[in-house]
Amino acid sequence: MIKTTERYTIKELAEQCGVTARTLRHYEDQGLISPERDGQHRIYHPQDKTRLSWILRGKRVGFSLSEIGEMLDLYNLPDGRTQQRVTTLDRCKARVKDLQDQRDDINATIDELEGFCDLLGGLERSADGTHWVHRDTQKRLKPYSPR
Amino acid sequence: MIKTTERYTIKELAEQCGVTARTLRHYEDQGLISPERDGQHRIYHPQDKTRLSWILRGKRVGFSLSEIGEMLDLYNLPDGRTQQRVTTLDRCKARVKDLQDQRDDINATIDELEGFCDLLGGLERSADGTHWVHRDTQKRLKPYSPR
DNA sequence: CTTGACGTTTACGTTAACGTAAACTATGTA
DNA sequence: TACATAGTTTACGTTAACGTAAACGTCAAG
Repeated sequence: MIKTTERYTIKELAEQCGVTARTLRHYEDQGLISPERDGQHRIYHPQDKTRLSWILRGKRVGFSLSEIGEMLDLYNLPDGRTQQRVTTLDRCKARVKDLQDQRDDINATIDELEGFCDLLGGLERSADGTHWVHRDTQKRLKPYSPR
Repeated sequence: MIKTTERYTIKELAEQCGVTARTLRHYEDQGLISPERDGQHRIYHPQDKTRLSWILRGKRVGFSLSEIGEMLDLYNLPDGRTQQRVTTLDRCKARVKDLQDQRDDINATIDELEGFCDLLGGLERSADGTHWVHRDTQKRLKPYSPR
């Protein structure tokens, strides 16, 4: 068993994770991370880094900081009654469903963009050279026309 | 061939698409949609609705309005040289790659949340009743501890 | 010993994406 | 005719997620 004694300053962790120190302080203000302190100075450990990675991924998939905070709180199981555990489970499942919906959206968008890419690949200039037409069908593109 | 003569007022389209009229006006300010006018009044057609749906899906997957605007512009092929078409194609492909990355993030998040759901399902109170332990392993949860 | 490089807190500034309210017009209904 | 309903423009307000600057402490190097 390896006793990891790794420690990071705020700058180090920030740089390693591609954010600014200001961002880390902000996340701390919001209660998302709470690093150890050496006097005034913050000291970050690997578990803080792990947590931060989770936060950043949450951001990438579109959650707000407060939503991420709630999700992280889910892991801090309330030491109370089963009911609360069920609530936690439900909220967790709801999150999963949201993400699945979002994944569907993403897939649809990818399909559409890829379809457009294919279209672009099959385009050529029209005979009179005034516009683009499809290589095979010679059909002209019909763009959305602002009024 | 069916000649669709469907028309919507701003309220109608807004309601049908789950947004406010203000939002539609805002999108118009940003140049994302440009409905027909009947004097002062806006009149929306099915193609506007299609376009709006695309915009809203773009939002759901995390694009900003200006990014969405750029993507929509991709469809308005510049009537110029092939070079621009290549640029368009490249930018389009880059978008697709971003979305694929994001999908990976989403999948990872789903996995993690589902794993936690499973864990929650397998939990029970410890013998002394002071905390939660796993049903099989009797291992206690180790939450992130703020300092 | 002072100059940096790094840390701290406090606090105001910024941007995006609308919300909200004011002030006005046109139209249909009681 | 009066009032409600739906539309319009203009413009200021709001929230989230930081950016940025001020003012200060601290420690090693020159």
